[in-house]
Parts: sequence; structure tokens; C-alpha cells
Amino acid sequence: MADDAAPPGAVPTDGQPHTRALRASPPGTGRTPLDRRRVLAAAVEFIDEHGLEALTMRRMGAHLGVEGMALYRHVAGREDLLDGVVELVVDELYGDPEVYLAPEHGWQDYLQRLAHGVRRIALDHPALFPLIATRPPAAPWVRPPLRSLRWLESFLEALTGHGFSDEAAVAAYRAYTSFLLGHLLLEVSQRGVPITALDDPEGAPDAGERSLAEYPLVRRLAPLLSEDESAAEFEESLENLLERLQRVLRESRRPGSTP
Amino acid sequence: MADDAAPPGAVPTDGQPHTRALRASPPGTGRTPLDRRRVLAAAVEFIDEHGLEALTMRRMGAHLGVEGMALYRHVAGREDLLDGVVELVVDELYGDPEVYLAPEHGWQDYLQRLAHGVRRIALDHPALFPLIATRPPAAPWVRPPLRSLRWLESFLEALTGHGFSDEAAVAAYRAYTSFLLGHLLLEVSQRGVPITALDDPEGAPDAGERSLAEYPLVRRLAPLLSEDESAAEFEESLENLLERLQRVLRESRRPGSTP
DNA sequence: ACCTGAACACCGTTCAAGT
DNA sequence: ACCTGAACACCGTTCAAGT
Repeated sequence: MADDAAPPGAVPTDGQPHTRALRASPPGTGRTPLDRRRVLAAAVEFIDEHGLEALTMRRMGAHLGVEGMALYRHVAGREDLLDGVVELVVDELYGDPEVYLAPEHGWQDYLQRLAHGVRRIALDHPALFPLIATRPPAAPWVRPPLRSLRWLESFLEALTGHGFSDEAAVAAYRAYTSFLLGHLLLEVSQRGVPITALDDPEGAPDAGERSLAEYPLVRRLAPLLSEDESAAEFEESLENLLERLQRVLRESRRPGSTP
Repeated sequence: MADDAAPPGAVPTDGQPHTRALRASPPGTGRTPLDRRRVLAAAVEFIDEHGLEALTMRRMGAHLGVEGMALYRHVAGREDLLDGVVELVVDELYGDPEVYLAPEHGWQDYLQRLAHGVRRIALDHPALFPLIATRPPAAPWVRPPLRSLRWLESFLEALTGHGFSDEAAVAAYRAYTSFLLGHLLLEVSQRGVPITALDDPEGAPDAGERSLAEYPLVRRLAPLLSEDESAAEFEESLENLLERLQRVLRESRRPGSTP
């Protein structure tokens, strides 16, 4: 990611010429050799641009200026490629200063920042989010879209560290992931993932537009239904979830029942 | 849907023998000819049994005792097959007496019955639910897992008919679908969709089991994390959502602010 | 009317061969 | 060390031909 430039502030005395990586391939072509990271990054780019179902090993090769078969040196196969793509994209979270940098402002702040970080990823890669949502996780107990033991650990740490019981922390993890998954999957699909194929047969009158006569309420509320309040709804549902967790926390702290 | 039986109460005088459909194919084989419905039903069966990625046109043909190419007479192609499968499964809801039969017991009862109906579908067809969740809907405004204008209309009718404002009804639809989608997708994927291929290389020590040393909290909470409280969590989140909607309804009814 | 066989373009994947 | 070319098994899909 950051290894194509000299370390910032380093004096250029280590004798590594800038062009080194560039002449590993047939001299004159000036193309740096592939590696797993570059293949995955190119795949993310490709999917963002053309959608998931357009991705074939051969087309990925072409996108990288190489035959499709060359990819097998860097990924185990198509499935592994997709796993790697999901991992790469989700790992953006670790580098997101909005999620990570801020010091300790309590568990609510933590959940807020994490949720917004995941949402940013979803909106940046709408065509990829269904994959993030549905690929079987690599480790047990991990629930998409938080696809790693590392985030699970971090999540549990944040909550138990702020007074949540073990049970409450686990329940919170489940409720939180459900919320993120449901909301973001629908938000992303609503934003119309790029027309899957080249099949937009001109001004096709939207298929169901005719049958709208049978659904008078839908027709009457069409203007409302067309409004996109995703962002506000996300904030509101998230707030609501946090309040619910807050309540759980308060109640678990005073085991009696009187205020 | 219900046209394979005589109308209820009709006298059997229309002289249509039971065996009619059974002798349309090569005499002696006794196989009734295909139709779209049967193809779709067989596909549901096949996916339930072997998983999504095992479904190819050729294998579907074999499953029906026919060459794969024969299917093209009844479905437009693989994509259309999958669309049809999703539609067929979701349409089970219309025939579900637990969802439909009961008379009017208010909007909360309606949302409860509908939610449980959708959950039953998800649990009956775990391998299919990701498709229900992610296939682009046929009509605008429709949000999975409620994949039809008919349910959207019914939903809006139930809420506006019980005092919800247009805005509140639409917001409720969005919150409700997000909840169902997120919860059920995770519940279904947690139940371990059948091993995708035949690749379960013996007692593979669960991949991440070794690295558990790096995640002490996860390890400590492993027993809790392994518990499956999906059903209870579903009920609780649903209750919570209904209470939230109840609050919205109350507030919209007395536009002032004092109780 | 409904299905089959052959054919086509395109897949994923393997592997010997090139440089 | 890294990529290419040829090959294989399997796809989805079309269409003329069978019954």
C-alpha cells in the first residue's frame, strides 16, 4: 500500500533505485510483477466498476495486463480471490482514523465510530457489500459485517471494559451486527448497484409501473417511498440501539429493582 | 396456485380423469410433462439439498430426468430460474394460515404474524435466504425480504388503517424490513448452510482455533458466543421494534407535547 | 408440443513449456 | 521466478432435428 515510495524523511542512501521494481518483467515493458495484494486491489477496483458477476479469472487477468492463468500464482482460485477481496476491503477499517485514532470516549462513541466506518465501506463499495454480508466467515462466532476475530475481540473489550456483563456484551454484539447488516444491505441495494449487464432495454416502463393500479396505497405514498432518508434512518436506528444497550447496562448494574 | 384441484364444493361432473396429466409423455414412461411451476419447485428442492452453487442448468435437468436444454422451454434462463425460485418461496407466505387466516387483531398482531411467517421461510430454506436477501427486487420501493408490491401494499394498509401517518407507515416499513433482513440473514448463516462443496478435509482444527490465543476475551466468552439464542433474540428485537413504533404512533396522535 | 444432440462461446483450473 | 499456451472438464445458451 505504502511501499512504492521511499520511507518519508529517509535519506536516499540505501542505494535502492526507484526503478528497481519496474524492471523485473520483460525489459522495456516496465511493468512491476504481480503479487497477491495487487491482484486483490485490482479485483476490488474491477468489481466497483463492473459488478460482481462480471468478474472472471480471465477478465481479471486482462485488467492486469496478463493472462488469467497467471493469477493462480497469487491466489488459490476464484473463491480465494473473493475471500481476499472481502478481507482487503473490510481491513480498510483498521486504517480508518475516524474509527481508530480518537482516544477513549466511552463505549457509545466507540460503537458510533465503528458503525460509521462500516457504513463508509458499504457506500464506497456497494457492489461488494452483498459479498461482505453473505460470504461464510473464516472463524466461528464472527458475524458479518464485522468479519474478523480482531473486531469481535475489540468489540467485547470495549463493552466489558465499560461495565457490561459478559452476557450483555455478547447480546450487544449480536444486536449490533444484525442492525448494521440489515440496514446497510438495504441501503446499498436501494442505491441501485450498477446495472448488472448491458441489458437496459431503453425506456422500459419500469415493469411494475402498470400494475400500480392494483396497489392504491403504494401509488398514493409513492413520493414518500421514493425519498431517500437512509442516512437519517441509520442515525436514528443506531441511536435507538445504543439507548437500548444503555438501558441494559444500567439495569445490570443495580441488580435490585427500585431506582 | 390453487388450480390443480376442483373448486371446493364442486360436483365431480366435469369428467376430467385424474390420470390425464400423466400420459402426455412417451407412453409407458408415465412421466408428466414439465411446466414452469414444476421446474421451480424442483429447483427449490435441489437448492435446499445441495446448496446454491451446485445448481447448474444441466444438473437441474438431470434432477428432473431430462436434458438441461429442455428447461429453456419453461424458464428464460438461469437468472430467470433463480428469480422464479425466490418468488415461489416467498409466495408461500400467501398460503400460510398463521399469517393470513386470523382476523383483525390490530397492527401489532399483523406485524408479529408476518415476521414469524418470514422467519419460518428463512429457516425452511436457509440456503435460499441469501438469494431472497440480495436479488434485486422486481419492483421499485420493494425491500427484501418482503419482495412484492402486494406485501408492501398490505403492510401500508395495516399501519395507515390503524392510525399511522403516511410518513410513519413508510418509516415503519423500512425499519421492519431492515430488522427482518439483518436478523434472519445472520440466523440462517449461523446455522451453517450445508458445506458448500465436498471439501471438509477431516478434522481440520477449525482454522482460527489456534489463533484464539491472541483473542483472550473471545476465548473466555467462547461458551456464551457458542450459545444459540436466535429465537429469543428475534422475539426480543421484534418486541422492541413494535414498542418503538407504538411510541411513534402515540406521539403522532397527540400533536401537542404535554401528556 | 416437448425434448434431444450437436454446436458455440466462455468458464475455472492444471501443467508443461517458455523467458 | 513469473508468465504463457495448450488442454480438460464443465458451463449457459441456441437451434435444427427428432418423436
